Amino acid sequence: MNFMTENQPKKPSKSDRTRAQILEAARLLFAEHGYDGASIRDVAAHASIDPAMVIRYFRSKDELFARAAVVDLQLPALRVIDRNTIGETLIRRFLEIWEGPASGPGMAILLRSATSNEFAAEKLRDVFANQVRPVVAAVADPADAGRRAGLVSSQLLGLAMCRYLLRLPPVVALSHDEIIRTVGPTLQRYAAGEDAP
Amino acid sequence: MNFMTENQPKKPSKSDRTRAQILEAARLLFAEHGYDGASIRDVAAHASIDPAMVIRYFRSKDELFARAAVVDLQLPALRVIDRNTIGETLIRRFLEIWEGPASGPGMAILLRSATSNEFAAEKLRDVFANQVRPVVAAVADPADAGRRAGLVSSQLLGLAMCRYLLRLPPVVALSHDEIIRTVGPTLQRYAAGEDAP
DNA sequence: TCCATTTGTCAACGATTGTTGACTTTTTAG
DNA sequence: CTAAAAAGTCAACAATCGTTGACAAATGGA
Repeated sequence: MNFMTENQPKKPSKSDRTRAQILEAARLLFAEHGYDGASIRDVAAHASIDPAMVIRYFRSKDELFARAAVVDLQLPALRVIDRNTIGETLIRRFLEIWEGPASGPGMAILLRSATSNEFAAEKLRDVFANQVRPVVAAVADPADAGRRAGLVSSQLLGLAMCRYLLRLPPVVALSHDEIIRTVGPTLQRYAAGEDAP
Repeated sequence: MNFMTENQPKKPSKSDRTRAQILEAARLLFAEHGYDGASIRDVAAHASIDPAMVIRYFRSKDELFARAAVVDLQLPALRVIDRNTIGETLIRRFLEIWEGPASGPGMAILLRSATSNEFAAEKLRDVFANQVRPVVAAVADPADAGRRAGLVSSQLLGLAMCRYLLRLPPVVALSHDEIIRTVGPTLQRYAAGEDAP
């Protein structure tokens, strides 16, 4: 009967609110301290609730993390992509995802834990294969779209690492314009450049 | 009196050997599973020794990690660097560091834990400031050497993440030549390109 | 050989972790 | 209003963690 509430979004029945509070606290703490660094007790404290409730609503820490680590990059539809500006398009969307007004901690959650948590790593590879790769495949020979998307991801994940997780001072100091002007051309060449593999 | 052994390297006195065994096991496990993922008991088991000995030789897990997380990139001397081939030089050295015959797990240790361990993050920023930045400063206007070195690091750390930690299949599949041919020019432009900041 | 130092073993400590079950309070429906 | 279901509280469990101290074995110099 709880299953119905998803199909009939009429009742935000009190439990849904605390459920959302837990998930929000979890996303925040997972993004900031990683899977191991954020304990269930920390999440519960941040949601002003008992640790047992976290397990009640989500069955385990793993499942809570799985629910928290949902990422939708909302990359442009394939038909709208211009082959000549794909680099700039990607880096602009990158900045929106990480710093835009509607930005969520989704990518930070994955990236923070991907180095020591196999589930997070697999989820990140999924994002690459199902969200980044198709976009690159729309502007390049699908035969080596994987390679090109891999190079694009290496630059974007590296930039995210340095700017948002590692917080390397000179990379933090970069303005949006600087980033677009320097990294954009790199992505353009990786995604749609004419050099042979 | 134990302090003397470092200045007088005469006696490989039995304890130095187990000390080295512990350190080697620690470097291996820290590189593979990160700071949290590798327990002192795991390290001890890998070194075929009692967990208490690990604490005896190194005073704590933190200190053991600090000893294990020593990185010397051995980048080319500043005088030998050619401004026109700095990109290729850097990417070639990168591949040697990670895959060469004399490659150690140093960078993997730092990168694996830098996202969730502040000490590792600080150590990685040190490597950037004291080893990468000077090299870039040798071929570019020292005024924005930090910015350029930051961009270089973003690409190199991202490549390392994708290829060695995350193991993104298309990035793992790249041959050395492909990497040099595609990433080299990027580094060249970041380190010594003529675009304005 | 004898003794002091080093090297190693063992068991246990306190803390933290994810997780569970019994219980109480609150909400909801008839 | 009343009874059932939901929501929340509390204490405790087993496991793992880093770390410690007491004790045994080995080593090496006199």
